[in-house]
Amino acid sequence: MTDLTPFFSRSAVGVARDLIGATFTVDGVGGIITETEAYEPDDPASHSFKGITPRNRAMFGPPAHVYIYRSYGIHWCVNFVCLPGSAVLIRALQPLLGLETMIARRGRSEPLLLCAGPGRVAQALGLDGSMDGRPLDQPPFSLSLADDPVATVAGERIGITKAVDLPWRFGLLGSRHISKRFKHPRELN
DNA sequence: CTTTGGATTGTCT
DNA sequence: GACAATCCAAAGA
Repeated sequence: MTDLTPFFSRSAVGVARDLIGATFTVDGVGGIITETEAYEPDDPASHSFKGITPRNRAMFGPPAHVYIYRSYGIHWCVNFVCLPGSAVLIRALQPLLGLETMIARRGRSEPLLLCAGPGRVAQALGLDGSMDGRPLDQPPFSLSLADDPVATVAGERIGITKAVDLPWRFGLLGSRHISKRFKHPRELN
């Protein structure tokens, strides 16, 4: 794996777009990133908006590390940290490696639901708060960026109540391995 | 296929 | 005390 720090040392919007098509695994379990969302420091929807707190401190740490938080008291969600206060939420994968492990962890086998949604991604990959703040370019993580250009779409972010109009959600064009269909997909590239 | 409501708890005001 | 970057089952169309 190459040094990921340069790739992540920029605003989250560009990183979120460029992560589509990359392959992400944890202990060899994972797949192709099909959906992401960007969160920026001056973004009212971002956990970092009101400054550093015990929960979000990883978002202000070095780039190319993970920020993992608990959602709705039940689920875990995984982000990749970019410049301080910015991060990319990993919202969905196309399962590729370690399918049996993912099925066992999820307790369900429907291929299209294994990793379609941020909570499902964390559950399938076995991630929780104990991994918060750890470096992405070291085991158990592996991240390989796409070799070739990837057809990508953008749209509004999901599940937030602030800054709802920003088109900072990105997806793999035509993929069904996403959490929800893009209402008005805007094609990029 | 789409919509709705409940679960559940850490975090911040 | 209110709310949350969600998921799931159940009910409706």
